[in-house]
Amino acid sequence: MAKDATDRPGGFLDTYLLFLLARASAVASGQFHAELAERGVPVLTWRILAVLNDKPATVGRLAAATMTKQATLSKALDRLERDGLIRRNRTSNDRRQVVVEKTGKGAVWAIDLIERAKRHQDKLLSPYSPEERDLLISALNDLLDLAEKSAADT
Amino acid sequence: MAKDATDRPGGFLDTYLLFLLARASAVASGQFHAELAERGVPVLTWRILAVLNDKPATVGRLAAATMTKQATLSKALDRLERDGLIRRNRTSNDRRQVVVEKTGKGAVWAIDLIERAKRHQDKLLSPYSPEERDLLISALNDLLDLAEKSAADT
DNA sequence: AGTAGAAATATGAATATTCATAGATTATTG
DNA sequence: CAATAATCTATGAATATTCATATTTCTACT
Repeated sequence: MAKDATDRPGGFLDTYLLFLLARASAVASGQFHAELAERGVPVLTWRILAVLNDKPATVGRLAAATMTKQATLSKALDRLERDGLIRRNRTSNDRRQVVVEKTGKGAVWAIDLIERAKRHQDKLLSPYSPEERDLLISALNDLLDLAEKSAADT
Repeated sequence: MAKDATDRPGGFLDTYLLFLLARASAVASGQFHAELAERGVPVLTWRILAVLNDKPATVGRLAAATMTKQATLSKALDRLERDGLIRRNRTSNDRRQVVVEKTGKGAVWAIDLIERAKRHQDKLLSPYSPEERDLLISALNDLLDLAEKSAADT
């Protein structure tokens, strides 16, 4: 049987998709996260506001959308609530759920940060043609679908 | 000026690459991280062992390779050292540096975990053809290069 | 050589995250 | 319909991460 790259010492990581994905994500986000840090905005705060800018969401859905555990998110929401960026309401049909929405101040922050995120992304992707961008985005969306399906039938 | 997807309410996140990347990474890794959790292996421990399985590395390089801050890594190394998985040595030319290497026990763990990671990746990517896999991997590598260059001239 | 500044790692104190679980509500089942 | 199981969020205690900085060693300059 022929050796492939993963058999070479050191070859594993070079062909291991999950590491590559994590590194790509970390490196690509790095500059923007630094920009956030300069303004004293934690990454999780940014993510929460970005999601809520679309529309309100329950705590559970916010946790999934922001890729954090529910307990972590609950405590992050305490902080954002204290800072007047979000509001919690028990206004769902299902009274176990808590619906989270941005305040006016939260909306101002969200819009500002989204603008910055767009500018960062444009700069980052400027070497790509529009076709290449679409290709990358659809490749990632495919992978995401795949992983979600794979997770579903576990 | 024509509206594009980012102008629709809720359209931003769907076209925002960094979110997509982070989500793809989180979802794709999710199952494997759950497998690690069952065995009581923290993700950072897995990453450290995966990197060290190739060859020893300084603390600084390990921090970069595992995508963690240096202080975080230092303390993780304390734990792995206590558990007999790694060893620290002051054996570089540069005596400020600390070189980290896996112990025998660390190697056993690394080999086992790498096997599992490979199996998980094979399962995850099984719907893809080899060509599609290569395409995905090279797309990500391109993006990584791009982001690293972009970070470099900041 | 001697000194100022840069770089690598470790560490204490402040914060944030995680795990386990409680409390409240809703869904299911016999 | 009562009882039981499942779901949603919050919370206390245990852990882990982060920030700022101290310490040691190296580099560059005069």
